[in-house]
Amino acid sequence: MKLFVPAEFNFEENVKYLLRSSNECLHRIDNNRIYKALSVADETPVIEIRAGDCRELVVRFLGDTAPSRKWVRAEVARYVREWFDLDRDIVPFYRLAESDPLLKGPVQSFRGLRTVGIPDLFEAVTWGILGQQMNLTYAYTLKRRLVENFGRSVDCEGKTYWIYPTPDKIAACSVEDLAVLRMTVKKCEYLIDTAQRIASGELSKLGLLQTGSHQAAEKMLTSIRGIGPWTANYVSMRCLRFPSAFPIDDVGLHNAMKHILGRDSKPSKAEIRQLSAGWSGWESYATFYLWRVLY
DNA sequence: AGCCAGGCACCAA
DNA sequence: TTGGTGCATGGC
Repeated sequence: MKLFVPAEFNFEENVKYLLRSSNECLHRIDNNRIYKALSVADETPVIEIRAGDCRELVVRFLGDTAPSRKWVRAEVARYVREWFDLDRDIVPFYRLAESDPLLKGPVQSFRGLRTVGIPDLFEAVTWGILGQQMNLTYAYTLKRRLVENFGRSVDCEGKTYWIYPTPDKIAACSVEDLAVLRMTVKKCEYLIDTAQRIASGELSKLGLLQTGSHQAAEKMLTSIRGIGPWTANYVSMRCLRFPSAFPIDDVGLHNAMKHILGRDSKPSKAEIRQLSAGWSGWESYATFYLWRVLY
């Protein structure tokens, strides 16, 4: 299966992003190829993604996991397009970045990097919750424990691939069930609550997208206990894909600014507002490129 | 050993 | 709206 990609896409830059944690459990990189198991309807195709000859990605199904139904294959293609934000024209972002003191360097260094997404809402929200006020290394450890305790695995061609837990599964958990992962009681409660809302249909990606604006989606998300402005914007950025989503209080963003500006302390909030004033409409891409500076 | 992490709820003005 | 505080837990 071949997917056409825009000119402003560089496979290796995106692979480098995916390589940032050696503790990642939801995909595997080998020889510049990405391997991942997906869950579509009752099938669990395992895919390999590599760069094709000319402005294309080649997706191959491993083992006997090629979906028989056409629409399932289409869903896999849709997932990959969304994962790498392939249908967005980011030329305007590059244009505004050229004259931006913070973005100028990063867009040169990482040209072709997209805001790598988390297409599944439950995964996006819970990954956000896991990452709150936590060093990333430990957040990855918690994710691995969550996945290995409550997700399921697919064995294919001698490797094991993990699939993220379903909302149903976590919704049925008690705080004690999740406490074995060794995270705070609050985080356990937030995960279960989110799972229950998604399992019941009260919270859905479609519902959030239908609000029409990033602000409305943010409001809906922050009405949930455990989801504050940072997580709401993180989800808006990586799952809902509102380009204006902006986790402005993110400490990683602040550190990247400090680093690029050569300061010895993080910028104040007023300064951050000033520095990001020119990003209007592209805050999510600006944030993602600045995060990349720190890896 | 001590500061810091891809924050959040809660409370006061 | 903004600005503090407590929180819990592990990395480095």
